[in-house]
Amino acid sequence: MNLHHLKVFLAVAEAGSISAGAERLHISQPAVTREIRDLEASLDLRLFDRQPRGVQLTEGGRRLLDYAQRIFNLERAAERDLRDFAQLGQGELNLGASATLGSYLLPSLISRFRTLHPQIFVSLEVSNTDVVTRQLDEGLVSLGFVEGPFVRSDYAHRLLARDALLPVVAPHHPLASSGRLAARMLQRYPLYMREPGSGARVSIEQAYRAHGLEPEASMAIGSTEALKRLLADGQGIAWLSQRIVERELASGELRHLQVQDLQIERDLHVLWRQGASLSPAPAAFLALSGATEQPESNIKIF
Amino acid sequence: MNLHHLKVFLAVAEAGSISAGAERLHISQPAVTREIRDLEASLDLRLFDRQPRGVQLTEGGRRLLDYAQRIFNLERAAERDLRDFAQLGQGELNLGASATLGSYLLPSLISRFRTLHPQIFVSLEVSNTDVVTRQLDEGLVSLGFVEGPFVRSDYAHRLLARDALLPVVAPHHPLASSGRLAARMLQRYPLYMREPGSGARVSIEQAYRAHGLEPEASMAIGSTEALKRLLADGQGIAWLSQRIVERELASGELRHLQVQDLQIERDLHVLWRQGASLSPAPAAFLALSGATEQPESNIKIF
DNA sequence: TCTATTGCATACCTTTTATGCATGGATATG
DNA sequence: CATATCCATGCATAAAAGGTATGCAATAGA
Repeated sequence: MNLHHLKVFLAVAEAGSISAGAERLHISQPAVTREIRDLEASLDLRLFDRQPRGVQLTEGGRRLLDYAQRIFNLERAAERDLRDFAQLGQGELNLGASATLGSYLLPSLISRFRTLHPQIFVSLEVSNTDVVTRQLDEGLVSLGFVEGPFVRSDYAHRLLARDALLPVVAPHHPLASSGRLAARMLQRYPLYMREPGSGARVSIEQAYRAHGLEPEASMAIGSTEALKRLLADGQGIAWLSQRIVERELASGELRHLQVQDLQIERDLHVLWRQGASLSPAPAAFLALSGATEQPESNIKIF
Repeated sequence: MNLHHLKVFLAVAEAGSISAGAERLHISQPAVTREIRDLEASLDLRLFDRQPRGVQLTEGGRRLLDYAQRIFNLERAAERDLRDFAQLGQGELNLGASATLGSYLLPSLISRFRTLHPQIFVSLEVSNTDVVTRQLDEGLVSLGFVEGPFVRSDYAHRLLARDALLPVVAPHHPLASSGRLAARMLQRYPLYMREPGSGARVSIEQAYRAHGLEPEASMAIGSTEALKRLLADGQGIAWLSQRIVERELASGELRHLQVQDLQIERDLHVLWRQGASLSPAPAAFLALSGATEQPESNIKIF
């Protein structure tokens, strides 16, 4: 028995005659006659009684019919399900993002995505670069959005944008009104940074060291919002994403220090598992994100 | 998609590589490569990620695998069933049973059956009510023996017996010698139950709730024997089939609590697929089991 | 670092299977 | 008894499944 035989059998059983079954299958009647004969031979069991006005299922044929119906119902269900999945009618999208991206880029993207594909269940977990890569490794998320350095060879990646980190202080900080500064002046004041594992922290440390400065973190905070609030003590300096502090700078809650000889920029990337093809939902989200094919060129500031 | 593609897909998915799948199918590796490529093209969906040491299912592939397994399980079941039907008396008998029935009723029945029909190959898989009904749906077993509630309209069924669940504890348990008890006293001690999906668990939960008690499972164990051994810690209470604890109660290894206001009984049923007439072997076994025609009357305690 | 091995893909050819067409035989219907 | 209906068979063709040879890439092992 093979399942092609069975499909022919089902058509005949449901149509009530070999010729009607053939018509339903869009093949010739003799072809069907032969398939049925072969099937009966392979099972060593007569499936139909041939009668003048058609054929009639035997007891064994009725048994087989039940199985055939269930098998081809499953086949149809599988096809429908997979087609839905491929065309984003179902499925899920699990995202991991570090703080800046999770708070400032992804919400609007997710909102657009949900408008386009309302059936897809979307989750977003905001953490830091280290955690995001781990989530990727473990398959907990299918796309990771990170703002810091990562092991390029371990992940497929695209550049999303370039983002500047600005040194900011409270308005009553000693340096708040001091025009242009040299980077070494910053060392007189406490440096507030995100926790180890954060992309921002790595970027800041690398930039300081490149200038011969030693970044001495006097605090390590797991949240950018908490960092901003901490600056209110009037002593600390923090390097924060321009996007994140935009509103506070405009309103005067924070001041942007003009440091002449130290600019910190970092690339914002989207990552996924090397060698793993993306499911339809993540692939669609990636396309929506506007990530650029060539990591080095065509930089777009979001 | 056609079901030949799907058969090749299943072999590859289960074997873990295209070449291993080809070997399993006794065809060449390039033939399999092409079948998989064609299947992926027809679904417009990547099913495997090609990796250095083989292939790995994608998310879409995992979805398809589930259907493929069910479809070919059904195919095998159909062939088995028809073969048994065609060669009367020469078939096989595949049984599924939940724990109590599998351990305490079926062994003696099977032994009698084998004496009467030594040429029939008998298999028995012991699991829980949920699994048994799934096995019935997929044609993996022809009769299912369950001890818990099931969807009556989905299966043909007969009542086998009624079974009491007894609350038992270790001999040195605080309640072990305390004569008659109220049900609420039980709540002071941890309740040990089978895993979700087990019929016994459902019965216990229903009975507790009917008495306004909240059954708080402090553990979920997949085996009744393991449950018994756990009781030895002297703290837990478990509701176990009278049949199962008969020997331990007689020997004093376990004690039966006299709970005045809470009795738990459940029906033991044999099920088969609705609308399917049974092959000779299962029919003979059913007759041997002494199952009663009318589910409500003529109850026999085994 | 070089080599052998493993595993997938591609090109090209062969075999098997499915299908079509022509036709014949059986049976019920009017 | 003619006719319509339906299944079976013989022979030819198209489609599919399968095979062999070979290449390429990545890894493991020496």
